[in-house]
Amino acid sequence: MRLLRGHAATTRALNADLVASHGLTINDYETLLLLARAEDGRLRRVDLAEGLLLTPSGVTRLLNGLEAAGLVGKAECPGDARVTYAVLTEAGREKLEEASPGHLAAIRTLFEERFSPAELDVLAGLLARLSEAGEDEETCSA
Amino acid sequence: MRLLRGHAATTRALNADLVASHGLTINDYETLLLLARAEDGRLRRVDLAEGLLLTPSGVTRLLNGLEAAGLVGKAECPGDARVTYAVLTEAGREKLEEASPGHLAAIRTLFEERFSPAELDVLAGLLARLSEAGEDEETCSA
DNA sequence: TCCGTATACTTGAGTCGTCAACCACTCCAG
DNA sequence: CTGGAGTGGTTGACGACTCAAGTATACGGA
Repeated sequence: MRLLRGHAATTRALNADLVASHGLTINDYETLLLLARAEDGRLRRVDLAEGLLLTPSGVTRLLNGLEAAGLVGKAECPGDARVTYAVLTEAGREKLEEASPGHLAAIRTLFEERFSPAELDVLAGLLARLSEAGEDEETCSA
Repeated sequence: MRLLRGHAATTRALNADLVASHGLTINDYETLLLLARAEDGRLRRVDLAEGLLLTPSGVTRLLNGLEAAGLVGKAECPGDARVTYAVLTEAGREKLEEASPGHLAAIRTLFEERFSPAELDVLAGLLARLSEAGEDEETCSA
């Protein structure tokens, strides 16, 4: 799968940027983003796992870090004692806003420098299909 | 970078297949493949690193495993005492031939099931650009 | 009502890969 | 011929995940 390997370097570059400038992993960032977009800034671990394409245990570990940093907190679910919500703290929201411009700019240099808008559309469309359920795989938004 | 995330699941699936059926990682497989294609079935660690998009230390560790399994061996370079070639052993070549059909079939189900040949061409073309030197990055064949 | 299964989450162990530091060798300028 | 600078490779410490197993809660049916 030579095809997919290019992604590694790209992701690594974006990650390095983010770590250097804000001490956030790509997954950290993406977690904050997902939470910011979610209703009430909170999400169940399971849903986070699906959105991040991680296992539940990966999410637990990721959140440990973000909680230690004060960027997210926990909340219980009134209706279901099994779930612990991850909720974005004010600090978390600020961090996200602080990191976003640079990260988005980095993405732009990496992508819009290489692809025309039309090509980006095509690429997005094609790649989206990769994460579609092939048979019995989990679904997820591209 | 939601865009690139789809790759994770895809790669993971291919890897799991390969591990389950032949005890090879994707990178193991790809290493054997690279060696098989190389002249004399041998490659310097550095070149392997470039081909696999790994760091030199990653390659060292990867080869440790393959050497322990008897699938590759070492050879010295007559002209340069710094380099240690990785050379494909007979067992390695057999392993590769044994694993290829299944792996290729898996790739086909994952890709050709989702994309038409024309789309595959487009996708390959676009993705190849991701690994092109953007500024000062390492070059590498897609 | 109580059991069995499914779901949400955590934990321990292990894998794979990185980075930084290091050694060994090569090669060229002076 | 010698003293860097550059290149090939390995090692130790560590990070980010995964898998398997375990805990706790939820819920539908006999």
